[in-house]
Amino acid sequence: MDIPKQYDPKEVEAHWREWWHENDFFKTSPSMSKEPYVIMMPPPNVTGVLHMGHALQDTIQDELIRYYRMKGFEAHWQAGKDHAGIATQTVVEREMKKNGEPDRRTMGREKFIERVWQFVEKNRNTISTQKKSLGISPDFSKERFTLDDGLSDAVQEAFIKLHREGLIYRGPYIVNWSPKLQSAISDEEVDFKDEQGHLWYIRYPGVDGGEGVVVATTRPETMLGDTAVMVHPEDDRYKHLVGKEVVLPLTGRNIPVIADDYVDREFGTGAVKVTPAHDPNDFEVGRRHDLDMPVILDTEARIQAPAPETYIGLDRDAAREAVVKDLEDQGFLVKTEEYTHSVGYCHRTKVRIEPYLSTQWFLKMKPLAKRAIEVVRNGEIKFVPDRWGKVYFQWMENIRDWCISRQLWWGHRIPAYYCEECNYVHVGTDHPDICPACGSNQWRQDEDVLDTWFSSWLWTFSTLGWPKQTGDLLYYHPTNVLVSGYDIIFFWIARMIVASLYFVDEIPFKQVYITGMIKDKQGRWMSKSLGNGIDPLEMVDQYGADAVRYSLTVLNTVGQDIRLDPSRFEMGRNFANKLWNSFRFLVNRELDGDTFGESVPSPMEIEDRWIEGRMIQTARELEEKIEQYRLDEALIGLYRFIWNDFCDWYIETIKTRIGDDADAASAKQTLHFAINVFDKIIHLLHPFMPFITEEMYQTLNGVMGEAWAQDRAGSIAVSPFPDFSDSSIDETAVMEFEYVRELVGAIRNVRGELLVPPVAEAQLVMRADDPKLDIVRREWVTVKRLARLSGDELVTANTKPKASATTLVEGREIYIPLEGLIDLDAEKERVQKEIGKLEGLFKGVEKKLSNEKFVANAPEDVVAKEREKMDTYSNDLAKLKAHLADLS
RNA sequence: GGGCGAUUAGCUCAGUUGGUUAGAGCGCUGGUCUCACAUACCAGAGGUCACAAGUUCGAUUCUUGUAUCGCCCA
Repeated sequence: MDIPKQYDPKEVEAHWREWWHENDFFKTSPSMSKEPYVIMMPPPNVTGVLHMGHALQDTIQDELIRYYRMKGFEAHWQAGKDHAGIATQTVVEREMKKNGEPDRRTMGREKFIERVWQFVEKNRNTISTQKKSLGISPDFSKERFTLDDGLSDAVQEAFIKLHREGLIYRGPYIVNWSPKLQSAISDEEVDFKDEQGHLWYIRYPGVDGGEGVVVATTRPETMLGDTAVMVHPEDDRYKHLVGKEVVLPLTGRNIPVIADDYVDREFGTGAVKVTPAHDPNDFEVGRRHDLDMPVILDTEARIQAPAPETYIGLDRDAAREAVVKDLEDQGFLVKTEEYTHSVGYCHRTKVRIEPYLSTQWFLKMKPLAKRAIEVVRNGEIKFVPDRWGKVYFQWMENIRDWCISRQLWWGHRIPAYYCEECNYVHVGTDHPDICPACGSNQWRQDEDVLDTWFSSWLWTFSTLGWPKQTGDLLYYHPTNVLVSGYDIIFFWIARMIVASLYFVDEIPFKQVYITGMIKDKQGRWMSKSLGNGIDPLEMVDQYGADAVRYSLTVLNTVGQDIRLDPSRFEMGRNFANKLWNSFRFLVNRELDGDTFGESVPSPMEIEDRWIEGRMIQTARELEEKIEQYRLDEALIGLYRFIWNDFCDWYIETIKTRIGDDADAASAKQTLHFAINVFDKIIHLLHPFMPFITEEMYQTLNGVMGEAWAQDRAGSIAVSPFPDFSDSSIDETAVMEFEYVRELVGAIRNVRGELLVPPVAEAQLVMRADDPKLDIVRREWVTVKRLARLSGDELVTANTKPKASATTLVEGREIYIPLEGLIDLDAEKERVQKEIGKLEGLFKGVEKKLSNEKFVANAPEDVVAKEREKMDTYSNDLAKLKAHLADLS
């Protein structure tokens, strides 16, 4: 066969990428005879493009799904997209502006939504196509979209049910207002940053001409909306003012001084201004004291009436400047201090949030949180790593109501209808004909849409058909694991738990595997503005998807963030190339297809038994690690087995058995055995590196002949995972081959240290009383080849040959005559170094054992182990010292 | 202010009933184009496990504190 020397992933991956899907290998359906294994893929935005975070999380999910699929589960990976209200609407509006199209308000709601759909239809498959380049294996035939009919029904049903049960309410409250989006957002969508600002002290003079009070504020411009000054009822400084009025500067209004024990007497002057429409705490105060709540900012955060004429139209920053200047000019500004306080920013648009009085829809979360806490507390749902459970509890236990309405057009319109005559509110799939309150037949639907998360929190069951009781829902729910990042624990993961318990009375998933986040080389978040992003598609193009998957998997340790540098993909690429060449070596032996039977040849030599043993052990550890979500360790273990055991030792060892000089029949047997091992290896590796293993699987089916290939599945993706549960390891063979490895290693070490050129053949002399002589004689061809020795058979002696290097294997000397190879001084130096090392170890053990307390207190086996070590070291030392003396 | 995480080789990171000669990949040094692979092979150097105290016969590992960095929440 003509197999290229270097593995070229491009061609190989292009070949299988769509082929798997076209051949329905990943299609699933409820099956009585199979246990389901289900993962819900976090739905990416319809506007989205693939980034490294997706690449990491998809890789992990795909590895799990492929593993369980091969293990015989009905492995269902649910794909889908999220309509991403804010993000999508923003992107489309920007595009419209760029194209010179009329803006959405001019266009009108209906036309605009059509326009967004056009955009979505054009883009919705981009990210799936991109994801396929990673080799992922979801069932795309079941793909769902949060705005498709079924999921829209689910959202409506959920809203109506929650409203009916009194958990959804509507009313005027302080919300987080984003002036850029011109919409309310939830608490979770606000990021707080500490900022250096000022504390302005402003005098509000008494109406009676008294000196009044001085209040301190970080936001002087909001004074235009003040309706009271508030002091602590027990504050002696201000008791006499309570109930009196002060003048609100710049406005000519008078406002009362009220007492409320909410006030912190230590802060500022102990007197605070109250702006009920623009501060959440002041709002509560306003409600308690029945204060007016003038809204003095418009939706874009510009001053509006009833603020004084002079300031109207100024934006909040300009207004602050103007207000401070006027206060100063008019003598009301007492002093200004530097002050650090925390300022909220809109998570998406990065503009400053305005606390804003607005009528919105809210969901009461407290009653729902109880069970959600319980199921994590009692272990029904487990976070991996479990520390994220604490983060979850922290949030759930302090949960606040969720503002679910958004002043957008793209999304699920709120199923609430208002009577045009009397404002009667009806919540339902449609409005009644006649208003039950006033008999009118004029209705208008609520203009607003729901928060996008109000649809994605239903994801685990709405995708399976809820509110219908479908077979899919019965079979696939609850799902097994959710793989996601810690950045959306509150936004999504926690809310899914709430929703699933409430609506379908089941947990949504049994485990939550939280991955680390991808950062750049310096540990910074990757972002467009920094330009430090690494494009996964580019990496796949450059290194291959298998390589990208390999590296991401290995770099993803227990939930730590990953500092990624493109050069890290070289390890994956090198590994793929290594595997490729071992394959090339085995398959390039002019395979004569039809002579390979289907039966597996028995192991013939100790290296066969050894590699089989190592494979069994590796596979067992692999499965254990996968089940613990330690995919990094699972894969590294497999990597070492493949590279350091299979390639470095097994293939090297069998070269003589399948070489040109070997007997043809037994060479074929050996090759057959080796290829069977290799075939198991690619099965073990397939979940991690699907492309290269599929390529090899198909090639083997082609070249090994019909007998060998019969009954094999159409794709490695759906062939059974190797099952070694009944296999046993030949411990004797393993020990013998390990001895061979140690012997060869010792000889190589001497050669390397003494700079014996690789081409020079050395001689090996072993002591005639060495108990391992039989093994060495039997394995002479192997030892000779791997250690580059001369001689047709092993030479033994009773004494050390003159001018030999000596080293110890299992505590016994082996000799390498140096005549003609190198000078003795080098050997002296080498031995001295070795002795130095051993002496250090010896002293350490000696110290331990001379400590009576250690001998008395440590467990017996530990002490025995130390004694054994001491014996070994002193034996080795004695022998090496004797050798050194002999050299001098 | 509360909570969480990190600190181990030049770099990026592993390392659990406390006892191992503390590991890997990359990088580095020396030697090899040895008929699968130079994206490779062989050999090697490199670590007071952030610091301090404590528990213990024994601490990278457990406890407490300190420092530095990062994240989340208020």
